[in-house]
Amino acid sequence: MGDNPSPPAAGEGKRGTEGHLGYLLRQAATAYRQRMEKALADLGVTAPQFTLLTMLNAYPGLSGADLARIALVTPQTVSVILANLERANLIRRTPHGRHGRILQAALTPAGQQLLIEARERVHALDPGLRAGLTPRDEAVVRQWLATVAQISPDEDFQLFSR
Amino acid sequence: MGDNPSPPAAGEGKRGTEGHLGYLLRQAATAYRQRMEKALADLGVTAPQFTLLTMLNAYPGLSGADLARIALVTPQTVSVILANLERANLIRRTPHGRHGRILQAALTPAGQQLLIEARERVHALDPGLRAGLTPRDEAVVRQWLATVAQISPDEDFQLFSR
DNA sequence: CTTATATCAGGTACACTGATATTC
DNA sequence: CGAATATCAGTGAACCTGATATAA
Repeated sequence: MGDNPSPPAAGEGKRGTEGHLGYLLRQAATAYRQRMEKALADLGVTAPQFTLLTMLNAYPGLSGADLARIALVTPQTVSVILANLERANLIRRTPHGRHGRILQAALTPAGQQLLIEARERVHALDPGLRAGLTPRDEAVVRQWLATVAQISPDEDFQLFSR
Repeated sequence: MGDNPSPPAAGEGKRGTEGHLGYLLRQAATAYRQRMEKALADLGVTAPQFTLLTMLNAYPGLSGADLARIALVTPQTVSVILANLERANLIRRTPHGRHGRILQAALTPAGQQLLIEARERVHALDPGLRAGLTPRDEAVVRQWLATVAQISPDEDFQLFSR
């Protein structure tokens, strides 16, 4: 090892509560995402795919552009993920009759079945997410996360560029 | 659009505080990461690269394996990122004399200079990270993030498999 | 013409598994 | 031999910018 003045370790002593807030957010999200990917791995579904499946289950008939807006990614990215999901027979896309080239996506029975199993596994991670969190504290955390997520990714730019 | 029963919008009405806690964490981290990538884009450095640079600045001489452990990624991934950083002349790696094939990484002057600028931009995002957060609430959030990050990614598995 | 949608093309960083060489 | 380190090879999902075709 690189014999250092107290190099930090993943799950050891120093809690790391003093670090940069954004850094802590990144670390927490990375750790949670990895636990999630691990839990979903043998179902053959990734975290982003699970996210889209969940959204489509809640709001069937959303278009790719719709999904891109609420998932905070580009339409191209959604297009790729949807293509993968369709290839795996988890969703179906049908033209929107009246409106242009809009493709409305919805879960197939196989997709619904898989979502049930996937959600079970993801929910099994919940206790670790509430470890030592009082209801009042949970409300604080929820409010903070929602606020951070709410800010538009390019809020600073859309006033100037374009 | 997919004319739906109240499809959610990115920055609209419903605050989204009721959703799944993990989902909120993902959304918040994604939004913050995108703001961060955007702020760092023209410096030619990515968020993971910035993370490693920050770690190396705090603990010069760490090896790739060290970094992998504290950054919660595989040694292979670290190897790729370090290779990119070295190619950009931001870090230098030197063999550890006494110990085996260990390569100790450290920032070059160019790397230190870039880290200063990068940190400035990232710190400029801080106010949005503390929006309406009392010192007490911030402590709650910090504690929660640290706890979530602390849990080993495969804690559930290492008892059974292998 | 303008806007929105979907997709193709190209590119890259990241992350994984698996295998290998090296060194203690 | 075993354990740790570093890296090569291959793969893949995800993400981006830019350009294009279509339709309201």
